[in-house]
Amino acid sequence: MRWRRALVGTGMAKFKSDEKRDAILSAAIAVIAAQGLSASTASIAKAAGVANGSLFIYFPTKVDLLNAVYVDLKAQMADAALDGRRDEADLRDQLFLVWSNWVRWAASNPDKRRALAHLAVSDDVTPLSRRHGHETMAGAMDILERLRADGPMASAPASFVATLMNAMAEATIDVMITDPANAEQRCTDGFEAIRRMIT
Amino acid sequence: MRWRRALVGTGMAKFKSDEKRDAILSAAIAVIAAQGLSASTASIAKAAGVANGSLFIYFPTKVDLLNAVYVDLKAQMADAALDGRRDEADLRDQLFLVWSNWVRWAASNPDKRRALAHLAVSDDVTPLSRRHGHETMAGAMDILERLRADGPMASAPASFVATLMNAMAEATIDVMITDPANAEQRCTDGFEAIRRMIT
Amino acid sequence: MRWRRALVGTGMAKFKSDEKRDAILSAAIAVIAAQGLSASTASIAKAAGVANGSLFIYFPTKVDLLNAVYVDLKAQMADAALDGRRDEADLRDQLFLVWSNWVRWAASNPDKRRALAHLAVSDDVTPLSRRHGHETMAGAMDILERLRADGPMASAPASFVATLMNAMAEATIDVMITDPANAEQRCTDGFEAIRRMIT
Amino acid sequence: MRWRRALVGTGMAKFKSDEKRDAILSAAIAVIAAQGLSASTASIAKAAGVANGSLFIYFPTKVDLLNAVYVDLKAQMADAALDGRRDEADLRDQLFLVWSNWVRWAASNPDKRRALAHLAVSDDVTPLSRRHGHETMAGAMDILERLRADGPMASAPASFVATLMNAMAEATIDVMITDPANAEQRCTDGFEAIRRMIT
DNA sequence: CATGAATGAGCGTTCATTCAT
DNA sequence: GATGAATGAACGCTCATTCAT
Repeated sequence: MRWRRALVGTGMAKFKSDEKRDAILSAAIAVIAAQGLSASTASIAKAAGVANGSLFIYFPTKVDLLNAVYVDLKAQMADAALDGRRDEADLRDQLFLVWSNWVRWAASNPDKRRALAHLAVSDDVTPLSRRHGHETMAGAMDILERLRADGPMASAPASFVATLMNAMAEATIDVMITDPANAEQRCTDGFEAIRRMIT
Repeated sequence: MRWRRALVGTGMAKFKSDEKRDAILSAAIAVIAAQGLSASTASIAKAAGVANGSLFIYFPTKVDLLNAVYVDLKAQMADAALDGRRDEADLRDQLFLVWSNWVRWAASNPDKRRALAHLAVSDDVTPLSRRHGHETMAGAMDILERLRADGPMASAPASFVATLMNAMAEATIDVMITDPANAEQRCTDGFEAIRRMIT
Repeated sequence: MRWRRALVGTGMAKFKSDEKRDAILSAAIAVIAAQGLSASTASIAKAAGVANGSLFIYFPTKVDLLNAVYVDLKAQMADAALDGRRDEADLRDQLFLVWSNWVRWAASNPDKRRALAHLAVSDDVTPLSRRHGHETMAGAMDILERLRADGPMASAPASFVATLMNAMAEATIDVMITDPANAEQRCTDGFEAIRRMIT
Repeated sequence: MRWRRALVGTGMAKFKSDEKRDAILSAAIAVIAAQGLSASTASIAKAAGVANGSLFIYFPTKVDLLNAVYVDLKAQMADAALDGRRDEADLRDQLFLVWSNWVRWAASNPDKRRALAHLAVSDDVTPLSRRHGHETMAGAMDILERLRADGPMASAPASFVATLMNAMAEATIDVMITDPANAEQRCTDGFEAIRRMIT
C-alpha cells in the first residue's frame, strides 16, 4: 500500500482519505464480482458511498483502479496463504498448509475470488501489476520451488511449475465451491496431485 | 454453398450464406483476440466485410454471437485434439496424442486461443454453450477417464480431473507461447505431470 | 379501391394481388392498433403473411401504406354510418341513424378505431388523404348540414359544425368503450347534445 | 435559481439547474411540434443547447421527458384558462372566461398546442400523467359541472361532459387557427354550442 | 479535497428500403 | 411478381472523465 503521510505516534487512526480509498477498493471487489469488469465507475462509487467524481481523486482512471484491486486482492490472498507458516517445519507440511490456506481463502471469499478471476484475464491489468501480484506470492512459491528441486520437474522453469500449481488451485477451488460437501476431499486430492507431479 | 432448404413456390431471394456467417465468426475471433469482449459489433462487422446491421441477421444479439464463437472454437479445438487418433492404440499414447494435438493447436492459433480465453470467463457464455463445448471434448476426456481408472485419483469426480487437465493445458500453452524455443519440452513436461498425477 | 384489371364475367374472384393488398391493409390495422404508428413494416408484412419486401410492391413507402389504411378505414366507417339510410325519412331520424351507426361501428371495431385515432393525428397522413376521408363522409355530413340550416349555427361554416360533430362522436365513442354498460344511454346523450347544439 | 437543498458537508458541485430543465422542456415542445413524437432526444438536446447525454440527467428516459412535457403543458394551459377568474362572478360568465382563455391560449401558442395534441394520443403518456393533467384543469371543469347540474345532461357522467367540452374546444381551436380572421366569432360559436348543449 | 452535473463519443440494435435471385 | 438477405443511417441510452462550485 502506498505510504501517504508520516504517522506520528502509535494511536493514530487511518487517515480519512485512506478509509475512502479502502472503501472504494472494497466496493469495487463486490461490484466487479457481481457485474464483471464492465461495472461502471459510478456504480462502484455509489457502492463505496462516495461521489462519482471522488473515485478519480484516488484512482486517476478506471484502469488504475482495476490494477489496484488486482494487486490488493493478490496481496490478501498471499497473506491468507502464508498464515501460520513456520519456516522450520517440514517442507511438504508447509506446502500443504499454504495450499490449504489458499484454496480455503478462495472458497470462503467468493466475491474476491470472482473479482480476481475477472481481473486475471483482463487486458487492463498491466504486466507490472501481474509482477507485483506474483511477488506477493513469492513466499509460497519458494516452498514449491525447494520441494521440486530433486523431483522429475527439476529441469522445468520455476515459473512453469508455479503456473501449473496456480491453474490446479483454480480448478480445485472451482470444484470446492461447486460441491461444498466434498470440499475437504478435493482440497486433499488437489494437493496430492501436485505432490505426485513434482516429487 | 451448402444446400439449405427446399424451394417452395416461385418467390426466391438470396439465402443466408454460410460464407458470410463464417466470415463474421472468423472476424469475431480476430477482433476479440485483439480487443477483448468489449469489441464492438460494428468493428466485427467491418472486419468481416459486412454491413453493421447484417451481423444481426446471422446473430440476433451480440451475446448470441459470442456463444456461437465459443461453441465454434471449442469444436475446432476438439477436432484438432482428436486428429489422427486410433481407438486401438495404447491408452497412454492416445492421451499423449490428444494432449500434444491440443496444446499445439492452441500454441499455433494464438488468436483463437486468446478469444477462447476471454469467452471462457465471460458471463455472457451460457451454461448451455459450455455444455456443448464440453461435449465436443468428450472423446478426449474419455481417454483421460479410462486412464485414471486404477490410479490414485480413481475416487475423484471425473469432472474434477478433467478440469485439472484443462487448467494444466492452459498453463502449458501459456508457457509454450511465452517461450517457443522450449515449447516441445514443455509439452512433454506438462504431459508427464498429468501422467504422474493420475497413474 | 383502385381498379386493377378488367373483370371478365361475373363469377370471377379477386385477383391474387388484390387479396395480398387487402391482407396487408388488414394486418396494418391490427398491428397499428396494437403498437401504434411506429410498428415496423416488417411486422405488418409478417402479420399479413407476406414477405418483408412484398409490402413495397403494393405500397411504395410506409407513408403510402399509412395513407391507404387511413382512407380505407374512413371509407369503412362511412359505409357503416350510412347503412340502412332512406333519403325520404325524417332528417332528424336520418341523422340519428347515421350517428348511431357511426358510434356503434367504432365501439364494436376497437382495432380499427384505435388505428384511425393514431392516423388522425399523424403528420404522415397527407391533406389529400384527409380530403378523401372527408368526402366519403359527405353523405352523412350533408344531413347535418341540412338540419342545421335554420338553427342557431346557421352562420357558422359547415366544416366547423362537421368538425364539432366529429369531435363529439369521438368523445362519445370513448366513453361508450370505457363504460359499455351505459353505451346506449351515452349514444343518445351524445346525439341529443348535437341536436341541441344545432337546432 | 430556485433554492433546492440544504448544503451538508463541504463538498459541493453544480446543482441541477431549473433553467436547464426548462430549456429542455421548451426545446422538446418546439421540436415535437415540428417533428412529432419521433423527434430524437439528440435533436431536443441540441435545440436546448445542452449535450446529448445531459438530457438524461434531467429526464432518465425519453418517456419520462414526454410525460413531463405533457404535464407541464397541461398545467400551462390550465393556468391560462383560469386567469382572471373571480369565484363570485356569474357561473355562465366564468365559464365563458375560461373557455375564451383556453381557446385563445391554444390559438396563440400553436407549438404548445401541436405538441399537446401529439402527446394526448401517445401510448407513452401514462395514466398517472393524464390524471395529473386532468387535476390541473379541475377548477375549470368544476364550473362546467355546476352549470350543467339542472340542465338536460344532468344525468350523464361528469367525465363525459368534460370530454365533450374538451373535444369541442379542440375543434374550435382548429378552426380558429385555420381561419384567424373569424377566430373571435368561432370562439363565441363554440361557447354557445356548449351552452345549448348543457342548459 | 469533495461533489455531482456536464460532456460527447460510443454502444447494441432497429428498420425502411433495395435488389439479386 | 415474390422473396428475404443486405444495407447503413439513426435511435435511445451509457459512461469514463472533467471541472465549476
